[in-house]
Amino acid sequence: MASPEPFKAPIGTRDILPPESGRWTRLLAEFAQVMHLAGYGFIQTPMFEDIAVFRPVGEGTDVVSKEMYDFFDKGERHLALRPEGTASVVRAFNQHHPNVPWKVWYAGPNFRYEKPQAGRFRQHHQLGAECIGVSDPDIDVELMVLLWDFFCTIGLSGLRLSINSIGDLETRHGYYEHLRAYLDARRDSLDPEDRRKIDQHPMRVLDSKRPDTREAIADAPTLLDVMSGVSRAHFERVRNGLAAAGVPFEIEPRLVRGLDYYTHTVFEIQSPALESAQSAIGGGGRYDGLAEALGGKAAPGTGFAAGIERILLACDAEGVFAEKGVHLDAFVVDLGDGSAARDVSAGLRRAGLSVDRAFDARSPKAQMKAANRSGARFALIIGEDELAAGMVTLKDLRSDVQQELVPRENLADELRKRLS
RNA sequence: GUGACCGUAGCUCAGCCAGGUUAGAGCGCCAGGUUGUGGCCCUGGAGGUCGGGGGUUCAAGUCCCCUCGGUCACCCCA
Repeated sequence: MASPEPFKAPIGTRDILPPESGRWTRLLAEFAQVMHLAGYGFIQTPMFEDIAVFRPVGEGTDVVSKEMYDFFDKGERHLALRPEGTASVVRAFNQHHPNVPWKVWYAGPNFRYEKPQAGRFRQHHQLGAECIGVSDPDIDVELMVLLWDFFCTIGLSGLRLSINSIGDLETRHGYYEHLRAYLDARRDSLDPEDRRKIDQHPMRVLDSKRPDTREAIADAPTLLDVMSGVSRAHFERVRNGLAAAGVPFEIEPRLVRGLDYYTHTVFEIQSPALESAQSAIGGGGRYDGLAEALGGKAAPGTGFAAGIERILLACDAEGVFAEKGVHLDAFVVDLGDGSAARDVSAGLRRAGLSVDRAFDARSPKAQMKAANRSGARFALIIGEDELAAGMVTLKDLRSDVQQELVPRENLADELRKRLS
């Protein structure tokens, strides 16, 4: 043994193997289709960035302050594995100056140094989409509808869409003073952890799940009460749009979200089917100040991200989007030295059929077992007799139909005939 | 980072609480029954440093400590 202990995947990461991985590729394909129909192009950004790219996510947020995987490279550059997708996309927007509206979708891993638990990993994967350069509230609606429809496409139901508006910066500053005064007056009854948030980001106190805090702030003023006319109109247009699309939603005045760059619309989709504490399978919002915060020209933006692991967990809980067995058209059983299997499988693949075969000249019985296990529709048996006659024995593995001899040269056509 | 529970074959687990001959089962895998035929059945086989290290003991999978890993919860988030 080369090493006394076999290596394991690092804590909080996991291997996604077949057949489970088949769901991932199907999920990605479905998502790509949904986004394609709405004019979004695929974008891939690096998995690591200059750490400063993620600063606007929020110095006071856990994602930035304690969960970042950061490191110095050999050139002393301070880099970080991306903890979320939006900042990178906006950085790319600033760098390349594409025409607006710039509509892109992405899929890939994010990294957060957290303690793993149900639906939470150190490397997790998200699907997401962003539209940069559009202030129109209709784009907020478009994105929410797309995400909602995507979830419906894969079979999820009973989801809950919560929306809120956290207003523009002016509105929020005014509200912060108001809210701080309210919270200060109740400081003593708040949980110590929450007390610390009052100065940094008072709205996040509203989001607290701690019982003490919840009780103390039951009648806290909401931002919706003091919102500016512009914000109010934006939010109203969003609500009307969702209603027109037939997407059910609820207004959740306490919904804040953990990232600092949001303005106006924020939303979250939860799956009540998930028993675990992490029921949010997707979320997003508008981030009108982010491009500028990253050193670019001011540009409005909206987007969402959804966690693949959690989506799949929700699918399991609802019993939808199940794993599919591998599909093969045929499996070649070669009773000789394997040359026939080699040549026939290569030929059929070139003809567009999915074909596998056995190796190592195993016994007929073993090869038939392998054929059965492969999930192939037909076994193609080639022994001495077939070889001499230029034929192939074709056996339907999914029914008890009598096996038959077909000419080797017409094999692809004969198979296709029986597969259709 | 804090807390709780759990690590025995590829997988799911029994054995631990009352330490004591070669550590078991089901499924999976391999081979044979069927000298060229899968799925059902029968028979046999391979596969385990009982997560790792230390301690107690004549003796540790079993008791104690540490450590690593897993699971779940808090915080926070997808």
